[in-house]
Amino acid sequence: MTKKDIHFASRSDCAVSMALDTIGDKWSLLIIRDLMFTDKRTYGELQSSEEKIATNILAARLTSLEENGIIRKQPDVTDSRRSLYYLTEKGIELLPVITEMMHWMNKNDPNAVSCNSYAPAYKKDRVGMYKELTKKLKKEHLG
Amino acid sequence: MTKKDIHFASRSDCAVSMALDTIGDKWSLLIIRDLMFTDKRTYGELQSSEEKIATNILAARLTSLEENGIIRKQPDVTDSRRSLYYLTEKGIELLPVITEMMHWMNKNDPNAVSCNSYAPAYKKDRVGMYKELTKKLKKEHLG
DNA sequence: AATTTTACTTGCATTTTGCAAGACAAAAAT
DNA sequence: ATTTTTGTCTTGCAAAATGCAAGTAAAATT
Repeated sequence: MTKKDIHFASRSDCAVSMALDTIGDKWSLLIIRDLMFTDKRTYGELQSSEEKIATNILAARLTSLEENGIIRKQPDVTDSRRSLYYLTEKGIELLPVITEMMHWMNKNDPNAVSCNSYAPAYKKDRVGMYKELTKKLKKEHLG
Repeated sequence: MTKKDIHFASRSDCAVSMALDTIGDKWSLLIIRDLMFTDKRTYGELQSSEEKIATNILAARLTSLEENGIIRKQPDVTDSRRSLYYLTEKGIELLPVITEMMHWMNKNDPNAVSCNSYAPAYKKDRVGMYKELTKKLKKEHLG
């Protein structure tokens, strides 16, 4: 058993299935959304999101996301009670997944609200937008 | 309470959150994957997938996907015990979501296997590939 | 020194998922 | 025509994940 198999045996080696085993729960992508599209970085800030994640679930998901190399936990030098959570490169690479999901919902339900005003850039040049946003995210989250 | 609120109250009106309320469980996207990338169309065929979904869960997910307008259930004229499940346009529009997820996993885990050989087309012209595949899926699933 | 803030943990109720066994109708075999 | 098999589910119960409320502990503030 390898390290990642400690928590769950993957159902198959299909890429989609494996991805869902990692981020296919009700909360992981919302946490990543917040790190990606807002400046929330601490436990408390992440907990204060609109969807009201339970504190034990937030703790569990942060642990699992870190174990899967999607986020990185760094001590806050200005307040040693806190840690700051950042996306890793692997986490940043979820940008298209989240954006396509957002776009899908916006297209199919007029009540849906998107966290950023991606729409014009998406329509004009989706891939170009991903590149630009990725650059911006890397500047803020890596190194 | 509107019809869709019978089953769950959405956690927020954020598009990502709403999308996850609809397809953010461990099985829905795998069913859609099968309809999208294989010629599985019946209950039994969908159940026979590598990941071994439990029969009651499959039934529940098919119902929910149909209620959410993502799949369509049609009687099989050649065998009236069966129904055939097809993607709707809304379901077909999940192609980029699933593909980006697949790509993300392939990029980050060498063990991951992708259900189709999308890689060269993805690299060359992602959006063009989506257009082409969408056309093909519409031909097979709609009307 | 006392209080408040921040990040969790713990215990328990509720919900979702998973497993195994059936039910039931239609098709196929005899 | 009768029996057997196939295909699509349902049902009952166990296990796991999630949700809720209260509690703990260390660091910061007063």
